[in-house]
Formats: sequence, C-alpha cells, structure tokens
Amino acid sequence: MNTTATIDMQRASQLLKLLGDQTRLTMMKLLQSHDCCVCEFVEIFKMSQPAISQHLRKLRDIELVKETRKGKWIFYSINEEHEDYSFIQSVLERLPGQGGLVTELEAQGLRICCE
Amino acid sequence: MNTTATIDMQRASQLLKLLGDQTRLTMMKLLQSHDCCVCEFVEIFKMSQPAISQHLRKLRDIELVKETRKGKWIFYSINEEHEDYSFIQSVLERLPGQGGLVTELEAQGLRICCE
DNA sequence: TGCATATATAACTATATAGTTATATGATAA
DNA sequence: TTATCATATAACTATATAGTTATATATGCA
Repeated sequence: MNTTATIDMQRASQLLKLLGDQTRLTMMKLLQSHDCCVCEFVEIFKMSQPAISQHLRKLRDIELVKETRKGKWIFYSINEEHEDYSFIQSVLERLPGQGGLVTELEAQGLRICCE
Repeated sequence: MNTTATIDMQRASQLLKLLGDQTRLTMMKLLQSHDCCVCEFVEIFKMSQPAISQHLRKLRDIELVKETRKGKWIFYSINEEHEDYSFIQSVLERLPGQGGLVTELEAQGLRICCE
C-alpha cells in the first residue's frame, strides 16, 4: 500500500472534477465517518431521490464508494481500497467534519438503523 | 498564516471544480515551479491562445494566480497569498512534477526569458 | 507613425452536467 | 400473492463548460 505515490494528471483531474460538486464532496466527507443509505442523503441534502442516486452512481462508477444492501436499504460506504484513496483522503482531511448532518438526522428520528 | 484550518464546503467544491480540469490542474502544478506566460502555455498544451486565456481567466477570477506584465508578455504566477493556498497546495503536492514540460520548451528554444 | 506581437474579450457552438418526472426493479410486509 | 417501500434508471430539460473564430487592446520596434 503506497500512501505517498503521485497520481497521473488525467486521473487526478477526473477525481477532482467529481469532488468539485458540493453535494458529492459533502457525501464523501460524511461517508468517511458514517455509512449512509440513499434515503438519509435525500433528507440531509433536501434533494430528490433520483438526484441523490445519480450522484452516488458517479461516485460508484469510479469506485470511490461501494454499496451494501441491508434489508430494504442500500448503504453506501467509502471504498478504502481505491487505488487513489490516499489522494482522496488528503483532500477530505482538509474539510470540516460533516458529522453534524448525521446528528441532526438522529435528532429528527430519521437515522436508519438496521441491527 | 494558518496552514491547517479547514475550508468551507462551498468554497472547497468551487476550488476543486476549477482544479478538476486537466489543463488548469497542470497549469497550477507547473506554476508552482515556474512562472509562465500565455504563449508558453499555448505551446505546452497545443491549444489555441483564446482557450488558454480563458483557463487563466478562471484561475485569475478566484485569485489562484496573478499576472505580471514584462514587456510584451504577461507572466502568470501562483498567488501564494490566497486564503486557501494551503488547501490548494495540499492537492498539488500529490501530483507528479510538470517541470518536464518547461524543459521541453527550453529544448525547442521556445522558453520566454526577459531579463 | 504604422506594423507586428502578445494577450484579452465577445459571440457563438457543441458537449457535459445536474436536475426533473415517470417508470422499472427488487426486497419486505400484510 | 399483492401492496408498499427503497432504490435505480431512462428520457428529457436547463444550464454550465470548453472550445472555436473574429475582433479589440496594449506593447515594442522599424
């Protein structure tokens, strides 16, 4: 596992373009601390379900996130095995924590929990 | 000067969107080691002069770069005073050096030098 | 002064992107 | 089963983006 290698410019710009959207960037930062399902994102971002699904698809297409079905819900999580994860991480660690969004969800009783 | 502070999400996504273009990303990385003028970029990127100018304008608009006229040429350089420079820097330092592009220019005798 | 060079800008075009609505799929619950 | 819930996808629309060509501006030089 290499944590300092550089990344080719084309790949870097492709990843940065994906992160260059406030919704996706916030999703990624949020997923670093909490796995979330689609309907939680819908609540958090006050955005339609298809809009959320389409953002998640872009992140999934380049394998920045992975999905796990749990009953009716599909939970998304960061793919820490991504070839360029250390690059992504170096960006995300500069961002303010987004855990407050989840706390807010919980306060509203909207956090999905399936144990 | 704060080098570890986080950056608000809107601003971060705006900056990342600008860096999420291979031409601009390469320009920024290149400018970290060498100031360049517009016609050099035209050579390096094999791109029309207006296309280059428009990329530079976007970088200039959010003050990531500054310009200095030297005779007929306008040289661009990184604005290290930018409020979010440390954020930008943390991205750029993960990228492969682009100095080779300048070396190549010099080899072709196309590097502009005005002393 | 007049011309050439370097750069910027305007107007336009083609493509990409983010969102919408409508519909399909897949799992659970009645 | 059938209904319902969670999610995905398709088709479409509006806007943003990157490039083009044509033109304007500013500097330096004959």
